Amino acid sequence: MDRINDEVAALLQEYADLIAITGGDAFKVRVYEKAARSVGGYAQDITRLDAAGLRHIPNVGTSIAGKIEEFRQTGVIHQLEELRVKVPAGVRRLTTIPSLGPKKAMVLYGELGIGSVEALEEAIRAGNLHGLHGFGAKTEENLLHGIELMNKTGRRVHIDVAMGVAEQVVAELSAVGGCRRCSFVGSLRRMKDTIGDVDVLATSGDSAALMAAFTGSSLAAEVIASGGTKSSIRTPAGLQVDLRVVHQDSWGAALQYFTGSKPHNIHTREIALHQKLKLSEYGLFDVETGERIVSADEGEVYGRLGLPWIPPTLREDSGEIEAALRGELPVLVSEADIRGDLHTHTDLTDGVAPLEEMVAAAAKRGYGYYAVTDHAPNLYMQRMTREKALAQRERVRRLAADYPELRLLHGTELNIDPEGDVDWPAEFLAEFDLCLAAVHSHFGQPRAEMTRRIVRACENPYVKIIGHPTARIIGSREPVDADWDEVFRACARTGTALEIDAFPDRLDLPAGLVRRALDFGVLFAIGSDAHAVPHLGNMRYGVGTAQRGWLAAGRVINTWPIDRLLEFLRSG
DNA sequence: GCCGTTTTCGGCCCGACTGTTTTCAGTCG
Repeated sequence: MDRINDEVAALLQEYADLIAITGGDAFKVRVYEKAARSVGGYAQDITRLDAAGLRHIPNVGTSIAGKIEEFRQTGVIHQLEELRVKVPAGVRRLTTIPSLGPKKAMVLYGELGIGSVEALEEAIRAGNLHGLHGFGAKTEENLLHGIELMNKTGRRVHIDVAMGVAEQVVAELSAVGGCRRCSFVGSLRRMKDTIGDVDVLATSGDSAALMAAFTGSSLAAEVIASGGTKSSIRTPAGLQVDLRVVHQDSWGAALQYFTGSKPHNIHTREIALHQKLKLSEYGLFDVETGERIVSADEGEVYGRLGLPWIPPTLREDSGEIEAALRGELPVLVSEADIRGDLHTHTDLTDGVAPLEEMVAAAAKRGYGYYAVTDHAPNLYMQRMTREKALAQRERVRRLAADYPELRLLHGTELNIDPEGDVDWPAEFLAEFDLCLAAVHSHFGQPRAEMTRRIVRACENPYVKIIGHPTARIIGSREPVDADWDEVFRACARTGTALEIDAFPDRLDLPAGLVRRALDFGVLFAIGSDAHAVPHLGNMRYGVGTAQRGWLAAGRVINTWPIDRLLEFLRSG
């Protein structure tokens, strides 16, 4: 179950969508969207706020506070219920079809009573859209294509998939004559945990050549749009890639603009307007004279607005601009801060590479320490035993002699059972350098039981890290239901670190929870959960998630020097 | 419907591409 803040945020967003579909005031739509984000990202639980407290949430005034109050007391918002009667849920779903927005959705519903994606497809095929104002042959074709796409590949992709495509596009375009700069931007640069499409920005003396190379790339299974400064393609796997080409002088402003997010951009443009400036992807301009002020790099753009450069991973308009204005932006953990990996596997359990190869790769990454944490016996398919664990420990100890610069730690990834107990007794756990524990089964426990289960694992004096705390698998398994504030309190009290698992389909603890955990004084470990040599490189996605959670290096135990880390691991 | 270093009223980000529109609306990011 979601936190009540998320529940209310979803209702406010739905209300905004329904106002848009019913042709309501566009500014009102924006306010509800902003309020939804503010409530969802608000640190305090809204159940604890009185009416005045609610109005302290940014973008929440008397009217929206009243709706929240009504929801808390009655479980519904009557205006929302009224709109729901007018606009069936299926009509709202229509707007998720690419190229179909609220206006066209309402025409379809109002004129033809089309109230679902399926009904729309039928109507197009039956020719029922002929003669409908604004719906020509090409539009029908696009809608059918959009529906097909949504059914087949409409899902967002994991960040590593998008990164692979982006890096290939950037490499191909960078090699084209005339290309001066080329970079991926958008949600990928912000390191969101899933990516809807890949955005690439370039500057070139010959934009036509760049566009031709792009639309002619082997990655372009389909060309969606093609213009002088903007083109879009779709890869064979169905991922959309957008390329924008700008003049060199606009690079900084364009980088800022296309990195987004949209709410962050709107907010920065509003700040510009207050200073009689206009910010667009082409630069920062004086509104009265039209003169361009700066835009060569992002730092200048932010600087002229009176802001420090804001790291892309923070740009969600979730308080980063206010923090920047107060000079209180966090110094985020970076990949360079990471001194070691504390969650890895070998072919002794479900990894694919032998210990020696994993360690050699870790040394090559320049790590100062490295923990092997193969699975413990209660994950039965892994066939771990005490004897195997002890034999592996001997191998680790012997191997250590070959790596004087790399401190090898022998650890284990324990299983937290439904009661909160773990695989081995205390005296055996005491012999490991590092015990990480995680939920691998019974994901559906009710909130109270799941909370107690994780808290008990924290209370185990040998468990130093809770691995992938929510156990979510992005796109296929929901996070477990727990009272996370209670878990955070337990972590802080017992000195147990929470992992940010860097595997692209996990990214767990998710960024939103990382940020909430900060207030409780929780420590973190960013682990690759590598099961093969290339997975060690996934660390970057864990760092990105940590940054999105506003995390500074000091709170991350695997940025610490080895002595401090060992002290932490040995503390009872 | 919210908000305030110009405002308690009158604003609210900006531009590219597409399709059907004969001058522009809708959608997207």
